[in-house]
Amino acid sequence: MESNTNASPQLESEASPETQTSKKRKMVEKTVVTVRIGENVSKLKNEGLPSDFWSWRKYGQKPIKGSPYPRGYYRCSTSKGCSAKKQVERCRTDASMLIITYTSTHNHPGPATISTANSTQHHKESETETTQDQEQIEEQTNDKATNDEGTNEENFHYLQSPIVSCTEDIIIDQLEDPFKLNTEKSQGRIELLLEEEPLCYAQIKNLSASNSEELDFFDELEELPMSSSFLNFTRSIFSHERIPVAP
DNA sequence: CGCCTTTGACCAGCGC
DNA sequence: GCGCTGGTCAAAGGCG
Repeated sequence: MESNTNASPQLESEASPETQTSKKRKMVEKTVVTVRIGENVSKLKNEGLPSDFWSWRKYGQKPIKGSPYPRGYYRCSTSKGCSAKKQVERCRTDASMLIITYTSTHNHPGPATISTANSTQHHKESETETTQDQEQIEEQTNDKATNDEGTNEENFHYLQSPIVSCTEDIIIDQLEDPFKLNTEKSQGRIELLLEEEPLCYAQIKNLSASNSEELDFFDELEELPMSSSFLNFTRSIFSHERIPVAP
């Protein structure tokens, strides 16, 4: 159902994000990431929600049709005026997968930005927290490599957004062979992917516009602020699927 | 005391 | 136009 990516039915059937006509539910920047949670759930806040560098305040929770798990609505509480939000829900087919949808972006530097900015060991701060996560991610990727028709198939559903046509091959690439992360080519591409903050609508538009401009597109994105903290966050916690979703 | 979570109510978009 | 659903608000209570 549409609830997973929170994409409207129109979106799923319409490759052009320009079809956004309504005010409230559509014109929103969203980035969907999936997070594998596991035995370390108990160590994480919010029912296994990985703690990132911002503090989030829950402002709502709703049962989602078609999913046995409710969706939680969080708002950034690091800064008062920050409009960043995220929605957290569990994958209905795999309770160990969290689907986090980021909406809007932080309009303030993240707490980790400072420490990562003046440190070349950009993982240092989150290392203690995420070491086990990383181990688990390795497990996940291993899992995906060996379970392509299992959970991977389900994950694949989340990658079906028509908007991510050009990143899709990257993601699928990872899914098919996560160990390609070690190759120069894939590493570069994935790092480009991960180094970005959530994609905005216009960026997604560019993204779907041209595969050949993929790298240029990401290069442009690198100019955006606060990517480093998000990079650390995604690198250390998230599994490799990262799906920019236009509203 | 301040911040957070929980939860029911309300509002608005969307499909039929 | 109506009903369903998703998203947000706000009050109440809990915790450090």
